[in-house]
Amino acid sequence: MKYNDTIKILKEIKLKATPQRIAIIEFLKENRTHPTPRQIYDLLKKEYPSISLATIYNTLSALKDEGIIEELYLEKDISHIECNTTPHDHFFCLSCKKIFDIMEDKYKDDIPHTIKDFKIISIRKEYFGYCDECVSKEGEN
Amino acid sequence: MKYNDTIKILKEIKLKATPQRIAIIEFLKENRTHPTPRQIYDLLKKEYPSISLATIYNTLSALKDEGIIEELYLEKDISHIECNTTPHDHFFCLSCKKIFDIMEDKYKDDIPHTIKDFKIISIRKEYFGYCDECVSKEGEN
DNA sequence: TAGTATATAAGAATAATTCTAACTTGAGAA
DNA sequence: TTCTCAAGTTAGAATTATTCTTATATACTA
Repeated sequence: MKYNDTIKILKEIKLKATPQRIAIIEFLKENRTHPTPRQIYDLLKKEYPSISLATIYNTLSALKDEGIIEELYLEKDISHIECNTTPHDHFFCLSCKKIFDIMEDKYKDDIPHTIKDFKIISIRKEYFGYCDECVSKEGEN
Repeated sequence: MKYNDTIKILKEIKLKATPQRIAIIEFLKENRTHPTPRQIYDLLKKEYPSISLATIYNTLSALKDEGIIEELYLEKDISHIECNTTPHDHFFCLSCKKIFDIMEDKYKDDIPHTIKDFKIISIRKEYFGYCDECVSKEGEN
């Protein structure tokens, strides 16, 4: 049966396996490009013309609560979905606005668990700059 | 004369030294708490009842373009103003939502200028967790 | 001090996200 | 398999942050 593992995921977190939710999860599996909720909506609309933005937001919110996805805030007013929850960094191109996953383990061993008396749950490292394509396009930015 | 240095800043970036702009800059000098535009507006309204949110946004945008302030996106839909442009990290408390500046120089010498063929302009490191006050309040979060 | 380019204020416009309420459906029980 | 209903979906309204528009006001140069 198709989508078996997706249905399993939904069962595990006690959500009904509706076609919309299955489509969203399948979409995220195939699209590791940090899509925005609106992008997910626009693309799924082709397959499910009646799908609602509220459903996209509801499902993403549930998946986020379960730690299955994360949300990145790199630009004002825009949230990007991160489906790869293994720890890694991000590079955000200031020109083309693309987000790249950076798998550097240079600092991995060095992650502190506290700073002062603060309890650290997670760490994010974000590089801002220009990706190779934009650098070679413009020469200098 | 009061506000002399603030006026100097405005002159340098070729902006008219209006009372509103002076008030915003003075406010930011005294409030290193990463305020939101709305918070700045609400507080300045007491002194300048007619001040407009658009003026806040316009001024912040100009100051940002000049590199005098920065903008942080740590929460969905909320931007915080960072007035301290010397490089440092941030700790965001998931409970009280406060932002703390973290001046760690552990990794300072190690900042790369490129990754692959990407050109790095700036780096941000953000810690998410629970601050000392919230940890001691709740015991466990 | 006058002239003018620039800035401000108020409110409309935009866009992301959340809420609401009525209808629909997945999935367990019979 | 069918029934039942809690949970989910949809459309559109509401909310909120931000930007835009335009008429009015003002800082600053000459």
